[in-house]
Amino acid sequence: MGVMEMNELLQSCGLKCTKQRLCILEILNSADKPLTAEEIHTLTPGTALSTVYRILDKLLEKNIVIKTTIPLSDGIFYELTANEHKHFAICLACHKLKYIDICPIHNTTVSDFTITGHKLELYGYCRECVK
Amino acid sequence: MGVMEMNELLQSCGLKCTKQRLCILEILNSADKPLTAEEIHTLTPGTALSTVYRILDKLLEKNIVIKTTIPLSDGIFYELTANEHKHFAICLACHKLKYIDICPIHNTTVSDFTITGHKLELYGYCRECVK
DNA sequence: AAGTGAGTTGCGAAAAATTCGCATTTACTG
DNA sequence: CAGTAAATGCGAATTTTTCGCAACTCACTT
Repeated sequence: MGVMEMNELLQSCGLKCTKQRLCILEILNSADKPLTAEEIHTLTPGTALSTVYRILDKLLEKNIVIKTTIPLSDGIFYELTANEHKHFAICLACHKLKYIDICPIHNTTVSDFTITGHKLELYGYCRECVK
Repeated sequence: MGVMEMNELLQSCGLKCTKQRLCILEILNSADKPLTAEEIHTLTPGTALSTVYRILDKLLEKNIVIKTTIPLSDGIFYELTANEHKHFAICLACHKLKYIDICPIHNTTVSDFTITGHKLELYGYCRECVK
């Protein structure tokens, strides 16, 4: 996602396009894993922690980001809803995450429900820990 | 899950079988949705809040419970890992949860990874809100 | 380009959530 | 049923998140 698209995204939600918001979107966009509020704050120098929380709240409200926990990790994490489709497998022994490509949800349907997105986590043991 | 099974579960993990722990397992077992630490505390009269947190920590450590967030709801929730297979669909408009039976994960395999469990959430719109 | 106003931010303080220390109690072992 | 390690209660400390308010900035208008 480029700056232009972020700009449009914010405007289409009725949110002003500030440099703090662009910065946080940028960070979430380039992250290869969900981040905590504290981590995001560290990566946005000059931005107040309370502002980070307020921006995240707005983005949550607009369904642009999603809040999540990671099994066996502490804290609350945020990630772009758009990135959410990067599913992952979590090793119960070493606690490492492994991103996976597969998506078994393709043709899934649920009665009386229109599916627009989903989240999948697999638990188990990585090759190293199985030994 | 009956009291006997909970007893065995705790013992097999090397955890002492206290009435506080049984009470919390009981609560989680009969809950039809994930609960917050505060909710669990309210349902275990006479137990200190710090004890609730300590018990939940132990249960997390032993993979008996799982910590989770619920999209569009505030707070952190706990549920039995065993209950986790009750997948749900979340309406992005009215924020209601709908438990679903389907599980498209059946024969899924991932290279270099032994799958032992999973978690699936579907997002979208319920029949009411689609209108 | 300067003017305007709603929405945003920074800062510190307040509130809420979680963890910790320590004295006391409890569950399991022999 | 005595001994011991583990668990609990209580309150205080710490961490996380929210809030109030003055100052600032974006987007829109002349």
